[in-house]
Amino acid sequence: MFSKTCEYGIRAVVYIMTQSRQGKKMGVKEIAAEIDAPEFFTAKILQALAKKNVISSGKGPNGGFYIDKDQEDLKLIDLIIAIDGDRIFTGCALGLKYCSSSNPCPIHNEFKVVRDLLEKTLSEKSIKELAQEVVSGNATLARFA
Amino acid sequence: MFSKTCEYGIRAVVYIMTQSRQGKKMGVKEIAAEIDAPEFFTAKILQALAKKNVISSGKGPNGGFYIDKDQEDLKLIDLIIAIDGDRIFTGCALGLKYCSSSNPCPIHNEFKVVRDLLEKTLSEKSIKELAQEVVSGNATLARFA
DNA sequence: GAATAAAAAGACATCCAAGTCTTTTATTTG
DNA sequence: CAAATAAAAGACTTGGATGTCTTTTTATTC
Repeated sequence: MFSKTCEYGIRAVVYIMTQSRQGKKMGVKEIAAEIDAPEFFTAKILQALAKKNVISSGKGPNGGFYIDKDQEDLKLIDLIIAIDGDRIFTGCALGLKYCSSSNPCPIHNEFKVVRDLLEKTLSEKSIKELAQEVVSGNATLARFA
Repeated sequence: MFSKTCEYGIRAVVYIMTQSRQGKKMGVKEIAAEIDAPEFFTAKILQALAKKNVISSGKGPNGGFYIDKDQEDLKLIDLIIAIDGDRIFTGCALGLKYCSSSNPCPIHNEFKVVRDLLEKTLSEKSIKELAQEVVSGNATLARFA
């Protein structure tokens, strides 16, 4: 469904959000350990997100990644689009270049229903809500059993 | 959403179905041209499907790919699983190894709703229905505008 | 200002999906 | 049986996603 980059990215950003609530900035090493993801790869992903202003970062001692006030209303869909683009929401399920309601592939209409639901679901969920689920112990971010 | 292999595979099998209704067997060259897919790659995909008995094939003159009576009730979901496996229906959206209703990732429940709809949609659609849409001119299989 | 700490940048490596091509095998037809 | 035809098998190449590591830049602290 999503790329590995996106999977790690979502987990990392949700984790950062759980810590930013307390004003903490997090280093890549701890983030990667917490979400059980490759450290350098996670760094690359987070740096790209910081460059796009989806999250924030600071260098040097006491530096790290965090989410500041004007970023904290981030919706899950915005994060996904920032990483993977909108292909999953707009591309044809059968890979047709010119597939639309007026020139549909054989499953265009059925897929539209599923995709609209996906888009609605991802639009309604904020990263903050996901972080809250983790903080309250109702959800997990790591791979461990 | 699906791999390229799966996209080409679905298009190819739907096209084969449109022809098998008339008892015709189709060669790879014509199939690939009809769905605008790479010829040798399409051959590889169809050979794998034939090996799994999802479709049928015959060698030599008058040979080609076709769908016989006991294969014609094929559902779209069966074709997808034969090519891509069931990862899309069962894997965690965030890539967690141990994600379940009792140990969920933060979007497990919301995703389940979307995925269940996807699975239902794909289970209800038969390849024959999709082929009918193409035959009746209501849908297309090629990339052209 | 020197030491330290952390992200930023970017080079490099690895893996797998995607795609290509050649050779072999099976079937049909004259 | 010989020629022709088409799938089957499998070797090979390519490209992009994934992953690793080193060097550079920036900020903090003493």
